[in-house]
Amino acid sequence: MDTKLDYIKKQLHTSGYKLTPQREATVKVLLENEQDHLSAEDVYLLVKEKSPEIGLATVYRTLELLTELKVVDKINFGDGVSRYDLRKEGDNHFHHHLVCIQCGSVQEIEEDLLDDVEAIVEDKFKFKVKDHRLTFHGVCNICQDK
Amino acid sequence: MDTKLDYIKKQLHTSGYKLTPQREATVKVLLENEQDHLSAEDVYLLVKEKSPEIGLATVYRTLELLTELKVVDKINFGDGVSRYDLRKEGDNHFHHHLVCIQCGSVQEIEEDLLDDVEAIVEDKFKFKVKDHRLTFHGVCNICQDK
DNA sequence: ATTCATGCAAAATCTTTGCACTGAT
DNA sequence: ATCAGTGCAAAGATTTTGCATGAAT
Repeated sequence: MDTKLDYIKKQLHTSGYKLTPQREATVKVLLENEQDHLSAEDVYLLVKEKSPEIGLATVYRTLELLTELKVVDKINFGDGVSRYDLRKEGDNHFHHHLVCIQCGSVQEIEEDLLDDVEAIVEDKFKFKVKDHRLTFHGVCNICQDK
Repeated sequence: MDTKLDYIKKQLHTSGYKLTPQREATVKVLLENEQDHLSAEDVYLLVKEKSPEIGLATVYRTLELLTELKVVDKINFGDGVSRYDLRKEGDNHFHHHLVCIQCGSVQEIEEDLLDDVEAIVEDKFKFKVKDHRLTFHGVCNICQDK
C-alpha cells in the first residue's frame, strides 16, 4: 500500500515536484478507491473528509499534475465530467473499460488485448502508437440476467 | 450527396421528427465537413455563415437529437469539448481514430479491427458489446518524418 | 530571500434550460 | 388551436486563473 505511495512520491521527485500533504491526501484517496473512476469533485469530497482545509483548485491542480506524469489517466465516459484512473505500477498502457449502458457500472480489463490491432495500425497507417483508449459500451453480465 | 441528406431525413421522420431548415443547415455542415471532428461551436459558426439567424442552442439541440438517433457520434478527445462525427450510412459501429500527439491531427480508420477482441470480451466477461470507442494516441506518419 | 504550492474567489468555458414566440398541420 | 421547434438570454456545471498568503529550503 505505502509502496505505491512511495512509488508515486518518487515519480514526483524525479520530475522536480514535492509530495505535499495536500498531494498526499489526494493520492491516498485515489489509492483507496482504485476500482472507482472518480471525478475531480468526487476526489475533492473524499479528500475533504480527512483534510477539510484543502481547496478544490488544489485537487484540480494535483490531478492535472498526476495526469502529466502519467500517474493517473484522465478519462471521459461521455457525461460532462473528467474521471481519473490510477495507472498500475509499471503499466505503460491504459487499461480498457466496459461501460454498462443499463446500470452504468464500469468494469476494468487489465489484459492488453490490442497488440495485434496495434501492429496493424503501425504497419498499415505508419502511425507510431504511444497509447490507446478502448471502451466498450454494452450490457454487463448482471443486467443480462435481469 | 443529397442521398445522404435524404437518408438522414428519413431517420428523423422514422422517429417522429422533422427536418426543419435549421436542422437541415446543421446536417449539411456536418456532411460538408465529414473529415473533420467539429465541436458544437465549430458547427455553429459554419451554420451561421449561411443562416445567420440560427441560434447556438438550436445547434446544440440538433446535435443532441442526432446523437440520440445515432446519426452522429459524440466524441471527446480529452480537450474540454465534445465533437460530432457522422456515422457512415449503415454503419452500426463507431469508427476508430488516430490522434497525433504532436500535430493534433485526427485520422479515421474505417475498418473494424475489433471483432476478435469483442469475441474475447463477450466470452470472458460475459459482456454483451453494443458499441465501442477506440482511439490511438501516437505520432502520425508526417510527424515521424520530421 | 526566493521559490514553489495553496486557498479563495472570480473568471472562463462549455452546455442546458426557461420562456415567449413562430410556423406548420 | 395545437404542438413541435426556435431564438435569446439566463442559468448551470465544470474547470481554470489571479492573487495574496504561507511553508520550505
